[in-house]
Amino acid sequence: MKSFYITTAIDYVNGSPHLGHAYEKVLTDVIARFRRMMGDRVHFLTGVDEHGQKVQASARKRGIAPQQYVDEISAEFRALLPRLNISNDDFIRTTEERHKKVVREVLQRLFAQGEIYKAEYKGFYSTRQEQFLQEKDRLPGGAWPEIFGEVTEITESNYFFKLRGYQDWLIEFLTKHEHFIFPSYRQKQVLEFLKEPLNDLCISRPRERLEWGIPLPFDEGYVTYVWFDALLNYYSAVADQPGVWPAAWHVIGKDILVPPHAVYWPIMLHAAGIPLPHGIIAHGWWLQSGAKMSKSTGNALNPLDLVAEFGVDAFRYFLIREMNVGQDSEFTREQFLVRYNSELANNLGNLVNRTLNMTTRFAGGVLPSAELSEEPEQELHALWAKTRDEFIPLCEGFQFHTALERAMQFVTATNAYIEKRAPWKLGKSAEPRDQALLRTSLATMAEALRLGVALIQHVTPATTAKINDVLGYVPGDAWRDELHWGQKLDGASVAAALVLFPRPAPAVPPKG
RNA sequence: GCCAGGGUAGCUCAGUGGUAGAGCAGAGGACUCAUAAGCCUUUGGUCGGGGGUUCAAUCCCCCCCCCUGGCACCA
Repeated sequence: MKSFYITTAIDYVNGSPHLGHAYEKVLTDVIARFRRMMGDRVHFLTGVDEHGQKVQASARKRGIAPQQYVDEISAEFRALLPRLNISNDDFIRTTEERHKKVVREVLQRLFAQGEIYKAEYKGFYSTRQEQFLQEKDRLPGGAWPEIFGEVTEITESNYFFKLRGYQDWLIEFLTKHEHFIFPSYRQKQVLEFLKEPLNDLCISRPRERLEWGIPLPFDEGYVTYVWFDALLNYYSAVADQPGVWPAAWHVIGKDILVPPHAVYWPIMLHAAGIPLPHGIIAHGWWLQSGAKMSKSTGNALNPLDLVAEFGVDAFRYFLIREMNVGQDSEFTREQFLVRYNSELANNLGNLVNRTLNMTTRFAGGVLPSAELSEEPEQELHALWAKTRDEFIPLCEGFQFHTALERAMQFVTATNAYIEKRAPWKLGKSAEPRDQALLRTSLATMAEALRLGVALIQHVTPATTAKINDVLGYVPGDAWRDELHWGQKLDGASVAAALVLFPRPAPAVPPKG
């Protein structure tokens, strides 16, 4: 059984979860569920990043201990997962002992190998912002912006990781592994970035300046800062589980690809003698251009509210159907409703309901066997074979939006098949041939429905389960065996009706 | 400025060196099992602008314009 380890980025607990967090969880979950369907042994990790300056400051502002603060915010992030039906196997917090232990081990190893050294860092420091400033922070005239308050040039000792020495190695690695980063144009971007010389990476902060972090094992006067803490979660969570690492894929936002995940992370692992992960998937962002406007009129859209309003599967379906992984997409309620109404309610939901209704009305609620296979049946069978054969490679290549489009086309074709056979007419005829056609058409539409929703079950797991249930069907364990057109539903007792994805009440006319 | 992605029907996008495609929206029609759903037909584009290569370019090359994102020690 193939091992497949997949992670989301860990969320920084300095605010509440929003659409971006939700999307990354859903996308990763869809990949995880798909790989499970394909028979892989999947391990799915998500979690939170709980150290750092901002957390320390936020806790202080509220007059509570950092640990109490992160306990509260982390709970919020964790609560998001069941709401989105996320099937993660583990949830890591960087304040956990298992994580700190591995971080310290890796740091110690690198220090012993001479990959980490101490040096003085001289720079302009803002006391108010508690950070060093960069030249680019300066105003055109050379002065520092007001928000930084008093800025003084200070010298500070810190520990540095020898990033620079691995630049050529990384270029060679990326050149050899063309598909390390998805989409591929992101990989080009990384190589572009690597044309400029790298500097060594500052990985520490003196404790008097930052208390809330993991102490360096070789100098307790410092804590490690950001990268060795946050990135190592992917490894620390499974370090004691043989067979998981390194079959790893990291799902991240495009904003943290370069340099952290595409440069620091591979080099850190390589230097520490840890095998590299299989790949990185960098997704784009949901844009809400209209959000500001609607906010001013008091109609701000919190996308997560759509989960409560339309159900988790509709939300998941929209995110995956609408977004081409890697690119950006606009999130609007209008677009959501278009997908919801036309694809989920009218096309799929209505197919479910009419199938149940006709089976109840014309066959006493028990699915008959298909007896004939004429042109309409053969056409649908052929389309199914084509759809299934295209669907899987599309998902393997993270082209879920196209895969869903194909699945929806098959549902449309099933609706068209029903029109062609018109069971409601056949039901009025006592001719034996018409009765045979009636039984055939009922069996065919139900089987097509079963197959169609089996295909999309990684995106809409609850819906697929519900439809199987009303079809009186219990699927087997092996997903791929479910994808053969057959007679699995013969004799099944179906429910009388089910309105999935009910259409929302007509929208109140928008403001004049 | 540099790099990347993109500019194709009202909207969202696919696409190929050789008569321009899909979905949604719009229009018309036949039907009634169904969530006033579904099905069939259909209007609609000088494929950002200019030049070049070619028998032939939306697709290749060059220039220009516009949009988006990135340009490190910041999560």
